[in-house]
Amino acid sequence: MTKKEALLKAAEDKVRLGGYNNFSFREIANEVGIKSASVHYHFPTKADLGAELAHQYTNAFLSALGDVDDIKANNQNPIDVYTQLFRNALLTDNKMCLCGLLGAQNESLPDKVRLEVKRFFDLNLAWLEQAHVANGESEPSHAAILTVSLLEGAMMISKALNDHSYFKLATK
Amino acid sequence: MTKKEALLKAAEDKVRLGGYNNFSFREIANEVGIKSASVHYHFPTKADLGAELAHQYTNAFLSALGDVDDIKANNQNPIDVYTQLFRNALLTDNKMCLCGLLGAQNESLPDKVRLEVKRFFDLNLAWLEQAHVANGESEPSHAAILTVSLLEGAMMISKALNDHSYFKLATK
DNA sequence: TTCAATGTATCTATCAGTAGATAGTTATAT
DNA sequence: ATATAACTATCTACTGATAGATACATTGAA
Repeated sequence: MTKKEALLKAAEDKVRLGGYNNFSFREIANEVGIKSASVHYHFPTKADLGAELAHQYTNAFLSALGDVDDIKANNQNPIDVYTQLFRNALLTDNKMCLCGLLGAQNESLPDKVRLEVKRFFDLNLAWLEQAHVANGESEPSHAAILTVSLLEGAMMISKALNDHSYFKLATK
Repeated sequence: MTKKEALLKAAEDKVRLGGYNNFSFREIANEVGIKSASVHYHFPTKADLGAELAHQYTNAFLSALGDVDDIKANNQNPIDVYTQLFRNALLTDNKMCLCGLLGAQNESLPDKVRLEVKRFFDLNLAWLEQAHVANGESEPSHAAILTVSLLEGAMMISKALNDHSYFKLATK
């Protein structure tokens, strides 16, 4: 893992626990073993780091989701696959969805970060809509909103109560 | 409105837009017209302010909800009343639910704030469970979790996309 | 093949601004 | 007189950011 990748990972952990202001250049630099000034070499500003973080998070998420048609061809329900990915994000990492937390604090974010958060949800809704179409739902775009809302909300409440059984109950 | 009330209001606006770190004693003092040091007279520490803020927010929320039995006696659906209160919080104030945002960044909060956020959701789930019982639902506690998850999630996504029509769609 | 030029990744040192917090003082109102 | 609610002044710690230096690797031309 390059230093740049390590910086993004360190920042991701902190943001997913406490939001955009929950990490500083000094903190992540210390964790990685360089000086805070050197972080600016990789990311000119904090907003640049935040935007790249959200962008890569989105890409990794969609890549993990895979293709709706492939899932169907495999006799799986894409909505179950989607739910499972959220479940892993919470249960394995014990952390919020990066873009969920950032989205909630949208108005305090730098523009370029806000844009990447929007991209996350636009792409998620598009994927879910396609999934609901493939499932033969009558109102796929409506169903897509319900799906992602329920998952993000259940995640938030599980974190707030520090009890993952709420997420499990909401998604069973 | 006393200075103390004004300080809480100023802090609430900022927290609901960007989370716990999105306000400083200096900022809210300026808005209210006193010095930042004087804020410590009303709230010894920032954590005290945050905890009192969440506590009063919870009380106001529950008070606005009213009594489940009264709502039923009035031939209204308590779940509709609950949904409407969330809708107003988003559409009228154009802001997130205070405890939703704080809950998402739970792990980075001072203990006493975390406790108040937990209280918000515990009381909300209890109210919703009672409401679903009154509606004759077979699994009231399960339904309560689904209800609050969907609303918090829809709120979060509407903020992330800066488009309230997502919330409307999710709650129609 | 050598050597100058360039690029990469880091460093030290420093800056102005802001954070929450404290001590001690003052004005006002009961 | 006492309690309330503000003040001034100051502290330490931390914020993101910048300038300028260093070491090292890569590259391209004479």
